[in-house]
Amino acid sequence: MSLKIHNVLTREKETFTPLSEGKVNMYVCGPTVYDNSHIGHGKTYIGFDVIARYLRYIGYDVLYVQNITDVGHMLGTGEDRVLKKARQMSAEPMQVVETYMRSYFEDMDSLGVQRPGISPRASGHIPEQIQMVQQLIEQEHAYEVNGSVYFDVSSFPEYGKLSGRIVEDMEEGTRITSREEKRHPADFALWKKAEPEHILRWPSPWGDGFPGWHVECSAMANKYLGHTFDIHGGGIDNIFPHNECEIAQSEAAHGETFARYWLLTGSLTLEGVKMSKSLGNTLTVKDALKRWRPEALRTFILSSHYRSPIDLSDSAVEAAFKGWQRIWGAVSLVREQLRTAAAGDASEAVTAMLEKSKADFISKMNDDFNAPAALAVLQDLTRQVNTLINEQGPQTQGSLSAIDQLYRELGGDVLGIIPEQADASSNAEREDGLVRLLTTLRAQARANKDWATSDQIRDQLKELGVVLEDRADGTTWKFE
RNA sequence: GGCGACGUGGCCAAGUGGUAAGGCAGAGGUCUGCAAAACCUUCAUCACCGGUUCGAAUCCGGUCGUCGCCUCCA
Repeated sequence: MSLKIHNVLTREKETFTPLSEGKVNMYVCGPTVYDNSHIGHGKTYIGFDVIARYLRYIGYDVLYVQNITDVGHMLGTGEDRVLKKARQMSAEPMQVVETYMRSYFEDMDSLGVQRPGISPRASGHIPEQIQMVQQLIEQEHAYEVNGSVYFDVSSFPEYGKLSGRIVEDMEEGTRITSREEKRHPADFALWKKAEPEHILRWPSPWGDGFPGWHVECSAMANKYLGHTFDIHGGGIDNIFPHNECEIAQSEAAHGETFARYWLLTGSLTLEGVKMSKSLGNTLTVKDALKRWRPEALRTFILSSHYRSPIDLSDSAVEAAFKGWQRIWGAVSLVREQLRTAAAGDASEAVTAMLEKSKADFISKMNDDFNAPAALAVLQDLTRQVNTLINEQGPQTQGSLSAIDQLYRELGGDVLGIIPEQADASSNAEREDGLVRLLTTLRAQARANKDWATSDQIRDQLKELGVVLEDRADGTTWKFE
Protein backbone atom coordinates (compact mmCIF):
# COMPACT_ATOMS: atom_id res chain seq x y z
CA MET A 1 0.00 0.00 0.00
CA SER A 2 1.38 3.32 -1.01
CA LEU A 3 1.55 6.70 0.62
CA LYS A 4 -1.16 9.15 -0.31
CA ILE A 5 -0.86 12.86 0.28
CA HIS A 6 -3.44 15.60 0.07
CA ASN A 7 -1.84 18.07 -2.31
CA VAL A 8 -3.12 21.60 -1.73
CA LEU A 9 -2.06 22.49 -5.26
CA THR A 10 -4.61 20.11 -6.75
CA ARG A 11 -6.93 19.87 -3.72
CA GLU A 12 -6.78 16.14 -4.15
CA LYS A 13 -5.31 13.16 -2.44
CA GLU A 14 -2.55 11.84 -4.65
CA THR A 15 -0.22 8.89 -4.58
CA PHE A 16 3.15 10.15 -3.48
CA THR A 17 5.96 9.52 -5.91
CA PRO A 18 9.20 11.32 -5.19
CA LEU A 19 11.30 12.82 -7.94
CA SER A 20 14.10 10.39 -7.34
CA GLU A 21 13.35 7.01 -5.94
CA GLY A 22 13.98 6.56 -2.26
CA LYS A 23 14.75 10.22 -1.70
CA VAL A 24 12.50 13.01 -0.48
CA ASN A 25 13.45 16.65 -0.70
CA MET A 26 11.30 18.73 1.57
CA TYR A 27 11.12 22.41 2.40
CA VAL A 28 9.08 23.90 5.22
CA CYS A 29 8.68 27.61 5.88
CA GLY A 30 10.35 28.33 9.17
CA PRO A 31 9.83 31.08 11.71
CA THR A 32 10.80 34.70 11.69
CA VAL A 33 13.01 34.92 14.74
CA TYR A 34 12.17 38.14 16.47
CA ASP A 35 10.38 36.72 19.51
CA ASN A 36 9.81 33.51 21.45
CA SER A 37 7.96 30.76 19.63
CA HIS A 38 4.36 30.17 20.50
CA ILE A 39 2.40 26.95 20.62
CA GLY A 40 1.10 27.56 17.11
CA HIS A 41 4.64 27.12 15.86
CA GLY A 42 4.64 23.97 17.93
CA LYS A 43 1.64 22.61 16.08
CA THR A 44 3.08 23.32 12.67
CA TYR A 45 6.53 21.96 13.35
CA ILE A 46 5.35 18.93 15.30
CA GLY A 47 3.12 18.21 12.32
CA PHE A 48 6.00 18.30 9.87
CA ASP A 49 8.26 16.54 12.33
CA VAL A 50 5.95 13.54 12.30
CA ILE A 51 5.71 13.72 8.52
CA ALA A 52 9.50 13.68 8.19
CA ARG A 53 9.83 10.96 10.81
CA TYR A 54 7.26 8.81 9.04
CA LEU A 55 8.86 9.27 5.63
CA ARG A 56 12.12 8.10 7.15
CA TYR A 57 10.39 5.24 8.89
CA ILE A 58 9.07 3.87 5.61
CA GLY A 59 12.54 4.05 4.16
CA TYR A 60 12.99 7.39 2.47
CA ASP A 61 16.17 9.35 2.69
CA VAL A 62 14.74 12.72 3.68
CA LEU A 63 16.49 16.04 3.23
CA TYR A 64 14.48 18.46 5.32
CA VAL A 65 15.24 22.14 4.84
CA GLN A 66 13.59 24.73 7.04
CA ASN A 67 14.57 28.36 6.80
CA ILE A 68 15.20 30.85 9.55
CA THR A 69 13.93 34.25 8.47
CA ASP A 70 16.01 36.89 10.12
CA VAL A 71 15.67 39.78 7.72
CA GLY A 72 13.19 41.42 5.45
CA HIS A 73 9.98 40.45 7.20
CA MET A 74 8.12 43.71 7.56
CA LEU A 75 5.28 44.72 9.79
CA GLY A 76 2.19 46.33 8.37
CA THR A 77 3.62 49.65 9.42
CA GLY A 78 6.53 49.12 7.06
CA GLU A 79 8.84 48.52 9.96
CA ASP A 80 11.24 45.59 10.06
CA ARG A 81 10.25 43.18 12.81
CA VAL A 82 13.79 42.50 13.85
CA LEU A 83 14.78 46.14 13.92
CA LYS A 84 11.76 47.03 16.00
CA LYS A 85 12.61 44.37 18.55
CA ALA A 86 16.24 45.44 18.56
CA ARG A 87 15.22 48.95 19.40
CA GLN A 88 13.00 47.72 22.20
CA MET A 89 15.79 45.62 23.61
CA SER A 90 18.51 48.16 22.89
CA ALA A 91 20.39 45.42 21.15
CA GLU A 92 22.06 44.73 17.85
CA PRO A 93 19.64 43.31 15.28
CA MET A 94 21.78 40.23 14.87
CA GLN A 95 21.77 39.80 18.62
CA VAL A 96 17.98 39.65 18.55
CA VAL A 97 18.07 37.14 15.76
CA GLU A 98 20.64 35.01 17.51
CA THR A 99 18.72 35.07 20.78
CA TYR A 100 15.42 33.99 19.33
CA MET A 101 16.87 31.53 16.90
CA ARG A 102 18.48 29.73 19.82
CA SER A 103 15.25 30.00 21.74
CA TYR A 104 13.39 28.47 18.82
CA PHE A 105 15.71 25.47 18.63
CA GLU A 106 15.58 25.06 22.37
CA ASP A 107 11.78 24.99 22.28
CA MET A 108 11.58 22.58 19.40
CA ASP A 109 14.14 20.31 21.04
CA SER A 110 12.00 20.31 24.17
CA LEU A 111 8.96 19.35 22.16
CA GLY A 112 10.84 16.43 20.69
CA VAL A 113 10.95 17.97 17.22
CA GLN A 114 13.93 16.59 15.36
CA ARG A 115 16.04 19.29 13.80
CA PRO A 116 15.85 19.86 10.07
CA GLY A 117 18.85 18.73 8.05
CA ILE A 118 19.55 22.31 7.03
CA SER A 119 18.33 25.50 8.72
CA PRO A 120 19.48 28.19 6.32
CA ARG A 121 19.25 31.81 7.40
CA ALA A 122 17.99 34.51 5.09
CA SER A 123 20.76 36.89 6.11
CA GLY A 124 23.33 34.29 5.16
CA HIS A 125 21.98 33.99 1.63
CA ILE A 126 21.88 37.56 0.40
CA PRO A 127 23.97 36.87 -2.74
CA GLU A 128 21.68 34.01 -3.74
CA GLN A 129 18.67 36.25 -3.32
CA ILE A 130 20.22 39.10 -5.29
CA GLN A 131 21.08 36.71 -8.04
CA MET A 132 17.54 35.48 -8.23
CA VAL A 133 16.19 39.02 -8.35
CA GLN A 134 18.60 39.87 -11.14
CA GLN A 135 17.51 36.87 -13.08
CA LEU A 136 13.87 37.87 -12.72
CA ILE A 137 14.64 41.37 -13.96
CA GLU A 138 16.46 39.99 -16.98
CA GLN A 139 13.50 37.78 -17.75
CA GLU A 140 11.20 40.77 -17.42
CA HIS A 141 9.32 39.25 -14.52
CA ALA A 142 10.47 42.08 -12.30
CA TYR A 143 11.20 45.78 -12.55
CA GLU A 144 13.24 48.26 -10.60
CA VAL A 145 11.91 51.54 -9.25
CA ASN A 146 13.96 53.93 -7.13
CA GLY A 147 16.26 51.27 -5.76
CA SER A 148 13.52 48.74 -5.05
CA VAL A 149 12.58 45.78 -7.20
CA TYR A 150 9.08 44.38 -7.60
CA PHE A 151 7.77 41.20 -9.08
CA ASP A 152 5.41 41.85 -11.97
CA VAL A 153 2.45 39.63 -11.19
CA SER A 154 0.95 40.17 -14.62
CA SER A 155 3.98 38.40 -16.11
CA PHE A 156 3.06 35.16 -14.37
CA PRO A 157 -0.42 34.07 -15.45
CA GLU A 158 -0.50 31.22 -12.97
CA TYR A 159 -0.26 33.56 -10.01
CA GLY A 160 -2.99 32.47 -7.61
CA LYS A 161 -3.02 28.79 -8.50
CA LEU A 162 -2.21 27.62 -5.00
CA SER A 163 -4.52 29.84 -3.01
CA GLY A 164 -7.25 30.18 -5.60
CA ARG A 165 -6.90 33.95 -5.71
CA ILE A 166 -7.59 35.84 -8.89
CA VAL A 167 -5.58 38.99 -9.37
CA GLU A 168 -8.39 40.97 -10.94
CA ASP A 169 -10.70 40.23 -8.02
CA MET A 170 -8.11 41.29 -5.55
CA GLU A 171 -7.78 44.80 -6.84
CA GLU A 172 -11.14 45.77 -5.43
CA GLY A 173 -10.68 44.18 -2.05
CA THR A 174 -7.12 45.31 -1.57
CA ARG A 175 -6.58 48.29 0.64
CA ILE A 176 -4.79 51.17 -0.95
CA THR A 177 -1.13 50.37 -0.86
CA SER A 178 1.27 53.03 0.18
CA ARG A 179 3.75 52.05 -2.48
CA GLU A 180 2.81 54.03 -5.49
CA GLU A 181 5.97 52.68 -7.03
CA LYS A 182 4.27 49.43 -7.81
CA ARG A 183 2.69 49.07 -11.20
CA HIS A 184 -0.03 46.86 -9.83
CA PRO A 185 -1.24 46.54 -6.24
CA ALA A 186 -0.64 42.79 -6.32
CA ASP A 187 3.02 43.20 -7.28
CA PHE A 188 5.30 42.39 -4.39
CA ALA A 189 8.76 43.43 -3.32
CA LEU A 190 11.77 41.33 -4.17
CA TRP A 191 14.26 43.88 -2.98
CA LYS A 192 13.69 47.02 -0.95
CA LYS A 193 15.71 50.15 -0.85
CA ALA A 194 17.03 50.80 2.65
CA GLU A 195 16.21 54.15 4.13
CA PRO A 196 19.14 55.74 5.98
CA GLU A 197 17.89 54.57 9.40
CA HIS A 198 17.51 50.97 8.26
CA ILE A 199 20.57 49.20 9.67
CA LEU A 200 20.01 45.75 8.21
CA ARG A 201 21.30 46.55 4.73
CA TRP A 202 23.38 45.07 2.00
CA PRO A 203 24.86 46.49 -1.19
CA SER A 204 23.16 45.38 -4.38
CA PRO A 205 23.05 46.36 -8.06
CA TRP A 206 20.17 48.67 -7.10
CA GLY A 207 21.90 50.34 -4.18
CA ASP A 208 21.83 49.51 -0.47
CA GLY A 209 18.80 47.56 0.55
CA PHE A 210 17.44 44.31 1.85
CA PRO A 211 15.52 41.37 0.42
CA GLY A 212 11.74 41.08 0.40
CA TRP A 213 10.07 38.61 2.65
CA HIS A 214 9.25 35.91 0.12
CA VAL A 215 12.40 35.69 -1.90
CA GLU A 216 14.55 34.00 0.74
CA CYS A 217 12.45 30.85 0.64
CA SER A 218 12.69 30.63 -3.13
CA ALA A 219 16.41 31.27 -3.18
CA MET A 220 17.27 28.88 -0.36
CA ALA A 221 14.96 26.11 -1.50
CA ASN A 222 16.60 26.36 -4.89
CA LYS A 223 20.10 26.31 -3.46
CA TYR A 224 19.62 23.21 -1.34
CA LEU A 225 16.86 21.30 -3.11
CA GLY A 226 17.07 22.38 -6.73
CA HIS A 227 14.56 23.93 -9.10
CA THR A 228 12.01 21.25 -8.46
CA PHE A 229 11.61 19.32 -5.24
CA ASP A 230 9.06 17.03 -3.66
CA ILE A 231 7.33 18.58 -0.69
CA HIS A 232 6.73 22.14 0.39
CA GLY A 233 5.15 22.65 3.77
CA GLY A 234 4.02 25.47 5.98
CA GLY A 235 1.11 26.86 7.93
CA ILE A 236 -2.11 27.48 6.01
CA ASP A 237 -2.05 31.12 7.05
CA ASN A 238 0.91 31.65 4.77
CA ILE A 239 -0.77 30.31 1.69
CA PHE A 240 -1.35 33.87 0.59
CA PRO A 241 0.58 35.85 -0.18
CA HIS A 242 3.78 34.13 0.95
CA ASN A 243 3.49 30.69 -0.65
CA GLU A 244 1.88 32.10 -3.76
CA CYS A 245 4.76 34.52 -4.19
CA GLU A 246 7.31 31.78 -3.69
CA ILE A 247 5.77 29.82 -6.53
CA ALA A 248 5.62 32.85 -8.79
CA GLN A 249 9.25 33.82 -8.22
CA SER A 250 10.65 30.33 -8.51
CA GLU A 251 8.65 29.12 -11.46
CA ALA A 252 9.08 32.39 -13.33
CA ALA A 253 12.82 32.29 -12.76
CA HIS A 254 13.39 28.65 -13.57
CA GLY A 255 10.58 27.83 -15.91
CA GLU A 256 10.01 24.62 -13.99
CA THR A 257 7.64 23.37 -11.34
CA PHE A 258 8.66 24.57 -7.88
CA ALA A 259 7.29 22.13 -5.32
CA ARG A 260 5.34 19.08 -6.46
CA TYR A 261 3.30 18.48 -3.33
CA TRP A 262 2.08 21.25 -1.08
CA LEU A 263 1.15 20.35 2.48
CA LEU A 264 -0.26 23.07 4.68
CA THR A 265 -1.16 22.71 8.33
CA GLY A 266 -4.28 24.05 10.01
CA SER A 267 -3.96 26.85 12.51
CA LEU A 268 -4.17 26.67 16.26
CA THR A 269 -6.56 28.77 18.27
CA LEU A 270 -6.39 29.43 21.96
CA GLU A 271 -9.62 29.01 23.92
CA GLY A 272 -11.54 29.56 20.71
CA VAL A 273 -9.74 32.75 19.81
CA LYS A 274 -7.19 33.04 17.11
CA MET A 275 -3.77 33.53 18.53
CA SER A 276 -2.03 36.42 16.90
CA LYS A 277 0.81 38.67 17.63
CA SER A 278 -1.32 41.73 17.21
CA LEU A 279 -3.92 40.51 19.69
CA GLY A 280 -1.22 39.53 22.13
CA ASN A 281 -3.03 36.38 23.26
CA THR A 282 -0.10 34.12 22.64
CA LEU A 283 0.97 31.09 24.61
CA THR A 284 4.68 30.54 24.27
CA VAL A 285 6.11 27.07 24.01
CA LYS A 286 8.11 27.78 27.14
CA ASP A 287 4.98 28.61 29.11
CA ALA A 288 3.10 25.62 27.72
CA LEU A 289 5.94 23.35 28.79
CA LYS A 290 5.72 24.66 32.33
CA ARG A 291 2.20 23.29 32.47
CA TRP A 292 2.36 20.11 30.46
CA ARG A 293 4.98 17.59 29.60
CA PRO A 294 6.01 17.55 25.94
CA GLU A 295 4.41 14.17 25.28
CA ALA A 296 1.05 15.57 26.40
CA LEU A 297 1.37 18.50 24.02
CA ARG A 298 2.46 16.27 21.18
CA THR A 299 -0.38 13.84 21.81
CA PHE A 300 -2.82 16.72 21.91
CA ILE A 301 -1.54 18.16 18.66
CA LEU A 302 -1.44 14.77 16.97
CA SER A 303 -4.95 13.94 18.08
CA SER A 304 -6.31 15.99 15.22
CA HIS A 305 -5.22 15.78 11.61
CA TYR A 306 -2.40 18.10 10.56
CA ARG A 307 -4.63 19.88 8.04
CA SER A 308 -7.36 20.58 10.58
CA PRO A 309 -7.46 23.58 12.82
CA ILE A 310 -7.20 22.81 16.52
CA ASP A 311 -8.33 24.68 19.58
CA LEU A 312 -6.12 24.53 22.61
CA SER A 313 -7.78 24.62 25.99
CA ASP A 314 -6.87 23.34 29.37
CA SER A 315 -9.37 20.52 29.28
CA ALA A 316 -8.44 19.46 25.76
CA VAL A 317 -4.76 19.07 26.59
CA GLU A 318 -5.67 17.38 29.84
CA ALA A 319 -7.82 14.83 28.00
CA ALA A 320 -4.99 14.16 25.57
CA PHE A 321 -2.59 13.77 28.47
CA LYS A 322 -4.84 11.19 30.14
CA GLY A 323 -5.01 9.29 26.88
CA TRP A 324 -1.25 9.37 26.61
CA GLN A 325 -0.90 8.16 30.18
CA ARG A 326 -2.84 5.06 29.30
CA ILE A 327 -0.37 4.18 26.57
CA TRP A 328 2.61 5.14 28.66
CA GLY A 329 1.29 3.02 31.53
CA ALA A 330 1.30 -0.05 29.33
CA VAL A 331 4.78 0.70 28.02
CA SER A 332 6.06 1.15 31.57
CA LEU A 333 4.44 -2.10 32.62
CA VAL A 334 5.99 -4.00 29.74
CA ARG A 335 9.43 -2.59 30.41
CA GLU A 336 9.10 -3.30 34.11
CA GLN A 337 8.11 -6.91 33.51
CA LEU A 338 10.91 -7.29 31.01
CA ARG A 339 13.39 -7.00 33.85
CA THR A 340 12.32 -10.28 35.37
CA ALA A 341 10.74 -12.07 32.43
CA ALA A 342 11.51 -15.70 31.73
CA ALA A 343 13.52 -16.44 28.63
CA GLY A 344 11.61 -17.50 25.56
CA ASP A 345 10.60 -16.43 22.11
CA ALA A 346 7.66 -14.24 21.32
CA SER A 347 4.44 -16.23 21.23
CA GLU A 348 2.57 -16.62 17.99
CA ALA A 349 -0.41 -14.75 19.38
CA VAL A 350 1.73 -11.80 20.37
CA THR A 351 3.54 -11.76 17.06
CA ALA A 352 0.26 -11.79 15.19
CA MET A 353 -1.15 -9.02 17.36
CA LEU A 354 1.89 -6.84 16.79
CA GLU A 355 1.97 -7.44 13.07
CA LYS A 356 -1.66 -6.46 12.81
CA SER A 357 -1.12 -3.27 14.80
CA LYS A 358 1.88 -2.31 12.77
CA ALA A 359 0.07 -2.88 9.49
CA ASP A 360 -2.90 -0.86 10.70
CA PHE A 361 -0.69 1.94 11.89
CA ILE A 362 1.12 2.11 8.58
CA SER A 363 -2.06 2.06 6.57
CA LYS A 364 -3.41 4.98 8.62
CA MET A 365 -0.23 6.99 8.23
CA ASN A 366 -0.11 6.16 4.54
CA ASP A 367 -3.44 7.91 4.24
CA ASP A 368 -2.19 11.49 4.26
CA PHE A 369 -0.33 11.06 7.54
CA ASN A 370 -3.46 10.38 9.57
CA ALA A 371 -1.84 10.61 12.98
CA PRO A 372 -5.11 10.67 14.98
CA ALA A 373 -6.12 7.36 13.43
CA ALA A 374 -2.63 5.98 13.98
CA LEU A 375 -2.87 7.05 17.60
CA ALA A 376 -6.12 5.12 17.87
CA VAL A 377 -4.26 2.02 16.67
CA LEU A 378 -1.83 2.47 19.54
CA GLN A 379 -4.76 2.78 21.93
CA ASP A 380 -6.20 -0.45 20.62
CA LEU A 381 -2.86 -2.14 20.93
CA THR A 382 -2.60 -0.86 24.47
CA ARG A 383 -5.88 -2.44 25.46
CA GLN A 384 -4.74 -5.76 24.03
CA VAL A 385 -1.39 -5.56 25.80
CA ASN A 386 -3.01 -4.78 29.14
CA THR A 387 -5.47 -7.63 28.73
CA LEU A 388 -2.70 -10.01 27.75
CA ILE A 389 -0.54 -9.25 30.75
CA ASN A 390 -3.37 -8.99 33.24
CA GLU A 391 -5.19 -12.10 32.22
CA GLN A 392 -2.56 -14.44 30.90
CA GLY A 393 0.10 -13.71 33.43
CA PRO A 394 3.79 -13.10 32.88
CA GLN A 395 4.94 -13.11 29.29
CA THR A 396 8.21 -14.33 27.91
CA GLN A 397 11.12 -12.05 27.33
CA GLY A 398 10.64 -12.48 23.60
CA SER A 399 7.02 -11.38 23.72
CA LEU A 400 7.66 -8.43 25.99
CA SER A 401 10.61 -7.10 24.08
CA ALA A 402 8.72 -7.44 20.80
CA ILE A 403 5.92 -5.36 22.30
CA ASP A 404 8.37 -2.83 23.66
CA GLN A 405 10.08 -2.66 20.30
CA LEU A 406 6.86 -1.87 18.46
CA TYR A 407 6.02 0.90 20.90
CA ARG A 408 9.51 2.29 20.39
CA GLU A 409 9.07 2.28 16.64
CA LEU A 410 5.54 3.58 16.27
CA GLY A 411 5.14 5.59 19.44
CA GLY A 412 8.76 6.65 19.73
CA ASP A 413 10.42 6.91 16.32
CA VAL A 414 7.36 7.98 14.36
CA LEU A 415 5.08 9.91 16.70
CA GLY A 416 7.69 10.91 19.24
CA ILE A 417 5.45 10.39 22.24
CA ILE A 418 7.11 7.38 23.86
CA PRO A 419 10.39 8.20 25.60
CA GLU A 420 13.35 5.88 25.37
CA GLN A 421 13.34 5.56 29.09
CA ALA A 422 11.37 7.01 31.96
CA ASP A 423 14.07 9.38 33.02
CA ALA A 424 16.97 10.35 30.86
CA SER A 425 18.93 12.08 33.61
CA SER A 426 22.38 10.96 34.58
CA ASN A 427 21.04 9.78 37.92
CA ALA A 428 18.40 7.60 36.34
CA GLU A 429 20.04 4.37 37.39
CA ARG A 430 20.52 5.51 40.95
CA GLU A 431 16.93 6.74 41.20
CA ASP A 432 15.74 3.50 39.77
CA GLY A 433 17.62 1.62 42.44
CA LEU A 434 16.31 3.82 45.23
CA VAL A 435 12.72 3.37 44.17
CA ARG A 436 13.22 -0.37 43.96
CA LEU A 437 14.69 -0.43 47.43
CA LEU A 438 11.64 1.38 48.76
CA THR A 439 9.21 -0.92 47.00
CA THR A 440 11.03 -3.90 48.46
CA LEU A 441 10.77 -2.46 51.97
CA ARG A 442 7.15 -1.66 51.32
CA ALA A 443 6.49 -5.20 50.17
CA GLN A 444 7.84 -6.45 53.50
CA ALA A 445 5.59 -4.03 55.36
CA ARG A 446 2.61 -5.22 53.37
CA ALA A 447 3.47 -8.82 54.09
CA ASN A 448 3.29 -7.87 57.77
CA LYS A 449 0.03 -6.03 57.16
CA ASP A 450 1.75 -2.88 58.27
CA TRP A 451 -0.49 -0.68 56.19
CA ALA A 452 0.65 2.54 57.81
CA THR A 453 4.22 2.12 56.63
CA SER A 454 3.09 0.78 53.31
CA ASP A 455 0.84 3.75 52.64
CA GLN A 456 3.40 6.22 53.87
CA ILE A 457 5.92 5.01 51.34
CA ARG A 458 3.39 5.10 48.56
CA ASP A 459 2.04 8.54 49.47
CA GLN A 460 5.41 10.15 49.86
CA LEU A 461 6.74 8.73 46.64
CA LYS A 462 3.61 10.03 44.96
CA GLU A 463 4.45 13.49 46.18
CA LEU A 464 7.82 13.09 44.51
CA GLY A 465 6.14 12.14 41.27
CA VAL A 466 6.66 8.39 41.53
CA VAL A 467 3.42 6.45 41.23
CA LEU A 468 3.24 2.95 42.68
CA GLU A 469 0.67 0.45 41.49
CA ASP A 470 0.11 -2.83 43.27
CA ARG A 471 -0.57 -5.76 41.02
CA ALA A 472 -1.17 -9.39 41.75
CA ASP A 473 2.34 -10.14 40.52
CA GLY A 474 4.06 -7.35 42.40
CA THR A 475 4.32 -3.59 42.50
CA THR A 476 5.15 -1.52 39.45
CA TRP A 477 6.05 2.10 39.36
CA LYS A 478 6.38 4.91 36.91
CA PHE A 479 7.20 8.56 36.86
CA GLU A 480 4.26 10.87 36.63
C1' G B 1 -17.49 41.83 -0.72
C1' G B 2 -13.89 37.80 -2.71
C1' C B 3 -11.39 32.97 -1.87
C1' G B 4 -11.18 28.62 1.15
C1' A B 5 -12.24 25.17 5.13
C1' C B 6 -15.60 23.13 8.35
C1' G B 7 -20.38 21.61 11.09
C1' U B 8 -20.01 13.53 13.67
C1' G B 9 -22.33 11.23 21.10
C1' G B 10 -21.45 15.75 27.25
C1' C B 11 -16.16 17.28 25.28
C1' C B 12 -12.08 16.20 21.61
C1' A B 13 -11.77 13.50 17.11
C1' A B 14 -11.18 9.50 12.81
C1' G B 15 -14.23 7.97 8.93
C1' U B 16 -15.69 10.47 1.20
C1' G B 17 -21.04 5.22 -1.19
C1' G B 18 -22.65 -0.42 2.16
C1' U B 19 -25.75 -0.15 8.05
C1' A B 20 -20.67 5.14 12.79
C1' A B 21 -12.48 4.13 14.99
C1' G B 22 -10.17 6.00 19.23
C1' G B 23 -9.42 9.24 23.60
C1' C B 24 -11.60 12.13 27.73
C1' A B 25 -15.87 12.51 30.87
C1' G B 26 -20.41 9.71 32.94
C1' A B 27 -23.04 5.05 34.72
C1' G B 28 -22.69 -0.16 36.25
C1' G B 29 -19.31 -4.28 37.16
C1' U B 30 -14.56 -7.35 37.96
C1' C B 31 -9.95 -7.15 40.58
C1' U B 32 -7.95 -5.06 45.30
C1' G B 33 -5.86 -4.38 52.69
C1' C B 34 -6.83 0.50 50.95
C1' A B 35 -5.53 3.40 46.75
C1' A B 36 -4.30 3.58 41.84
C1' A B 37 -4.21 1.24 37.38
C1' A B 38 -6.28 -2.13 34.17
C1' C B 39 -10.21 -4.86 32.01
C1' C B 40 -15.65 -5.75 30.88
C1' U B 41 -20.59 -3.63 29.93
C1' U B 42 -23.22 0.79 28.69
C1' C B 43 -23.73 5.86 26.12
C1' A B 44 -24.53 9.01 18.65
C1' U B 45 -27.48 7.73 12.73
C1' C B 46 -23.53 12.05 11.64
C1' A B 47 -26.43 20.96 11.55
C1' C B 48 -31.20 21.30 8.68
C1' C B 49 -34.17 20.62 3.98
C1' G B 50 -34.52 18.37 -0.76
C1' G B 51 -32.31 15.20 -4.60
C1' U B 52 -29.23 11.01 -6.94
C1' U B 53 -28.74 5.65 -5.59
C1' C B 54 -30.69 -0.99 -4.18
C1' G B 55 -27.98 1.72 -0.38
C1' A B 56 -25.11 8.27 1.88
C1' A B 57 -22.23 10.99 7.55
C1' U B 58 -19.75 10.09 2.83
C1' C B 59 -22.22 12.47 -4.03
C1' C B 60 -25.43 16.94 -5.93
C1' G B 61 -28.51 21.51 -4.78
C1' G B 62 -30.27 24.80 -1.08
C1' U B 63 -30.65 26.83 4.07
C1' C B 64 -28.51 28.00 8.76
C1' G B 65 -24.07 28.34 11.60
C1' U B 66 -18.64 28.46 12.77
C1' C B 67 -13.75 29.59 11.33
C1' G B 68 -9.43 30.96 8.37
C1' C B 69 -7.23 34.06 4.55
C1' C B 70 -7.70 38.61 1.56
C1' U B 71 -3.30 43.40 6.29
C1' C B 72 1.84 40.95 10.17
C1' C B 73 1.40 35.91 11.59
C1' A B 74 3.30 28.76 11.81
